[in-house]
Parts: sequence; structure tokens; C-alpha cells
Amino acid sequence: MQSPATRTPKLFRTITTATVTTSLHNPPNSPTTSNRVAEQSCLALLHSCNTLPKLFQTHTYILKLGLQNNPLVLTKFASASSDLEDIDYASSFIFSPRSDTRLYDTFLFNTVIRAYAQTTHSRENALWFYRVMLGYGVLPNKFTYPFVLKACAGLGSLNLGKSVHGSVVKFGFDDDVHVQNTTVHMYCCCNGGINYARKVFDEMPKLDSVSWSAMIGGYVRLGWSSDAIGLFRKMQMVGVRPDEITMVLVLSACTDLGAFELGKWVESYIEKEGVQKNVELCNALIDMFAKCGDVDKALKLFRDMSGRTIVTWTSVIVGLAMHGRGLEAVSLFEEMIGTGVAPDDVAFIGLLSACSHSGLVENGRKYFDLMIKRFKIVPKIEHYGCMVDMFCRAGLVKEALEFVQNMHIEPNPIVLRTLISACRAHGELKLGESITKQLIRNEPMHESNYVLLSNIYAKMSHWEKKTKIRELMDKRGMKKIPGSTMIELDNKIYEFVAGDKSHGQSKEIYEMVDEMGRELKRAGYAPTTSEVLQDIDEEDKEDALNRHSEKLAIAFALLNTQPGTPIRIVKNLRVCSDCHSATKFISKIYNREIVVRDRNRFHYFKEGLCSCGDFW
DNA sequence: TTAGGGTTAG
Repeated sequence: MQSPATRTPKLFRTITTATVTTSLHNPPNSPTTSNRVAEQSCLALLHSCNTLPKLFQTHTYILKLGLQNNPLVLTKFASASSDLEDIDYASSFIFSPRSDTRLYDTFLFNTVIRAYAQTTHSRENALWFYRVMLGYGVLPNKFTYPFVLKACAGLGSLNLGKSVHGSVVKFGFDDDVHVQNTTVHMYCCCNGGINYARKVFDEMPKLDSVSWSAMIGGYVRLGWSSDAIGLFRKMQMVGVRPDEITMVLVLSACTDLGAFELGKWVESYIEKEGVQKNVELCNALIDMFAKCGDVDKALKLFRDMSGRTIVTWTSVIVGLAMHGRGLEAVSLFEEMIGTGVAPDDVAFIGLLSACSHSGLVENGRKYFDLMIKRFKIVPKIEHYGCMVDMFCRAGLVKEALEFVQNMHIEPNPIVLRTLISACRAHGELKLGESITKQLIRNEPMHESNYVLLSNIYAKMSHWEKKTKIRELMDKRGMKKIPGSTMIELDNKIYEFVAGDKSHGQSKEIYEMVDEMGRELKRAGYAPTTSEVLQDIDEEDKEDALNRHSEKLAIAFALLNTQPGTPIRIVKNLRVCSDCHSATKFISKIYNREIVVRDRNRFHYFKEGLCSCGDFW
């Protein structure tokens, strides 16, 4: 086969020259002029195609005029079809076997590849057309690669990404800053690609705010929030001005860490530097304030904001839910519908979790129905999960079970674990045992399944069985996810894990823990030793409880903060019932407000009570 | 005519 690489562009030149020459020598109304008029009218029609039926009509018109092989028309057709989210329609027409392949050019392929790269469901096609392009010998240009790399990012395959990156280098487009930035982003989105991203990033001769955002975004996506903040500090040091997207990412890292002081600093930085506060940045601020403990500030920002999107509403609904303010979340949801914003599936997850956290069972049932019937949203496993959680928390175990049996999809392990915890809490031990055994067969390497079974045996007083579970876990090499607690002090974040001795103040912290223990006992606190998994004696169990990361962080805070000031801590797991009980006592004994953000929600401890009402 | 990084849940 003759190489089309040289052939296609040549042919284009011939066509263009011929058209220009003949039109110069032909009087008006000649066939060539009318062709150009037809071409112009097709382009204008395509430009105004805002619905698919209009596009189909225009297609017929194109065929009638015989313009199906006009490159300008084809490209415009692809672009219009892509805007209407039906690029398949255009590509099947353009790349049909009857088409004149000599008309395919870089711009046409770029248009089609861009369209597929933008979709969430057909990114493979972007790569497919990229390969077709190379197969026809049509050369990619510097605009092609951002699209192709974006498609790779969406697919998340490192091998694919590496091979495309190889082509980028081969064709010599790796010196273009747009291509470099997209390469960094692409590697950040691939599983195991972060180090490749960093290598490209480190080797870039000039970094702009997009490059820094791409890399910071990579760390945020992995949950490496401290690294993200570290990189942001470096960005400031080298004097690149962050823009609104950089700030969204930094806020996202603050939210993840629960770094309230840092988050507030970012807000003042935005004001001081005059960073443009667009909707997305406002959303990120609202989310940060809500999740760092100041939901009223989040509400204020929300009220002052114009141009709210569904994300804005959802952020504040979720924020209220996390603080146990379920009724306010429900009324905000109603307000949202009232203003004509249609809820999506995520908004319903937020709303249903609000109902679940605040025990609003009737509301939960009502909105679950409303979601399906009025808003025609097919419930996903997450929605079912919220409902099961809601029934279980309210002690309606039978109802939860029935609900799971009537679900139109298989329950996932998360739903089953919710059910098992409820069985344990409400005495349905046999049932809990059988579901857990099933779960362990399906998920033999998931540590928390064993913990659940072990807890059930403890409650049944089947100590030998409990010991066997422990042995089985050791044999299979399972480890408990270590609980950790973070606390922010003087712009630094300190992290504690259970039994942590790495801290410089370790000796004082443990002395403080011992002192706290004595004070707690004096005030009437009894340790919940049944929470301890190990097969050790009672005194050692108490000791194990005292070394929980939460207690270490509180001791650290009592040592290093002014008396009477509030203590804010962030946990990676849900707060255990012993720590919950102890923290209530501590808030009273030491006269401190203690704000705990756990995996699910906020707990405000004050004068011996918790805002969750012991319901979490 | 064509290009890069972002927010909500689980």
C-alpha cells in the first residue's frame, strides 16, 4: 500500500488550488460558486444544530448536496455531533467504508478524538481513532496529544499511558508545556503512576500554575494531603502565583486533613491575593468549613453566594448531615427543589445519609420513594446502603433485612457489614454469625469481617471461637487498619497512632494519659474492655484502650493548649465506644469542648455529653 | 476552527 502519509496532504493542496483557480475564472452562478454557496449554507446549518433531529436533517441535506466528502463540512459535522453528545453518529458517517479516506486530515481526527476523550463511557474510542489516524499515516500535531492523554487519564491504565507518552517523545511534542502538563495529569490519574508524574514534573524546564495544580491534584487524589500542602508551599517559594484551581486543590487537602487553621489561612489568602472566587472555589470553601467543624460559616458562605450549583447544595446538605443537623438538611433540600434545581443521585445520597444520621426514618422512606418516582433516579448501592444504615441505627433490624432481600441488586460487603453490626447490637447473634461467615468466604482478606465475627463471639461468650478467629487472622497474615488521630497545633499537623512513641513529648504524653485515667476512674468511668480484640487479661486491656490514638492526641492537646480552649481532632476511623465514653468524661473533668471528626460525622463533647446523643 | 490542572457521596 502506498504510504498515505505523503499522499493525503498533497491531495488537499490540489483541491484547494483547483477551487481557488476555477472560482477566479468562473462568473457568478457557475456550478463551482454554487458549490461554495452550498458548503457555506451547510456550515451555517451545522453551526445552528442544537438538537439531534436538526443534526439528522442536516445530514440528509449534506448527502443531497453531495458534500459528504467535503473536509470542512465533515469536521464541522463531527464537532456539532460531539456537542450534542452523539459523536458515534458522526464517526460512523465519516468513517464509513464508502468515505473517501484521502480526505482524512489531522484536524478531522483531532475533532473526533477530542469528542471521545470528553465522554466518560467511550474513551477507548479516542484511543482507537488515534490508532486509526496513525494507521492512515495522518500525522498527529501538538493539539492531538492533550486529547489522547486526557483519554488515557480517564482510562487510568499505566501501560497505555506509558506507550502514548513514548509516542509524544518520539514525535517531539514533549517540549510543549500543554503536552507536558497533560502528561503529568495523565500519570497522576493512572494507578501507580504518581512517581512517573513527578519525574516528568521535576524535569520540566518551566512550571506554570497549571503544572503545579496538576501535580498537587495528583497528591490530593491519592489522599496524600500533607504532600499536596508541602508542594503548594514550594510553589509559593518559587514565586508562581496560584490561581483558583490551585486553591480548590489546597482547600481539598485541608478538608481531608481536617486542618481548620490552615483552611482559614487559605480563605484569607484568597481574599488578600484577589484570587477569583468562582462557583467551584466557593463550593470548596463551603465543603472545607463544613468538614473542618464550622458548618455555620459554611451556611453563611452558602447564603451569600450567587450562582449555586447542585454541588453547592449537596456540599452544605452533607455538611449539615455530618453535624447531626438532619432536619435542617431536609429543609435545605426542599428549598433546593423549590428554587428549581433538580437533585441528582449524589444529592440524594447526601440527603438519605442526613436522615440516617439523625434518625429521620419516615423522611428517609419518603425521599427514597420520591427519588425513584418523581425524579426517576434508579437507586444505586449507595442509596440502598444509606437506607439499610438508617434502619439499623434506628434498631429496625427486621425491616433492614427485608429491605435487603427486596433490593434489585446484590448487596455489597458494606451493606452486609452494616447489617451485621446491627445484628450484634440488637441481639440477632445467630443471624449475624451466618452473614459474617458468608462474607468471610467472599472476602477472605478483609480484616474488618474477622473483627465483626470476633465481636459477635465475644457477645455470645464463645471465647474459644473468638481466640480461633484471632489465630486465623494471624495465620492469614491479616492486620488491623491502624487507627490514627490528627491534631493541628501552631500550623503544624501531628498524627498519632495507637501506642505511638515517636513523638518528642512522648514521656509527658503517657504521664498525662495515666493521670487522665486516674481522674476518669474517680469520676465514675468504667473502661469498655469488651472492645479489645486481643486475648489478654483485663488490666492489659485497659492499658490497650488507654493507648488509643484518640486518647494520646487529647493528652497532647491538654499539655500544649491553653486551659478552657476547644480541642479539635480528626480520626481516620469511627470513634470506638470506649473513647467516646472517655471523651465525654474528659470534656467535663478538664472543662474543655472537644470536637471530634470521625470517618462519618462530628461529635461535640461538652460538659460530659456528646452532640450525637450516643447515636453513631 | 483545534490544547493543560478543579468542587459534592460511598
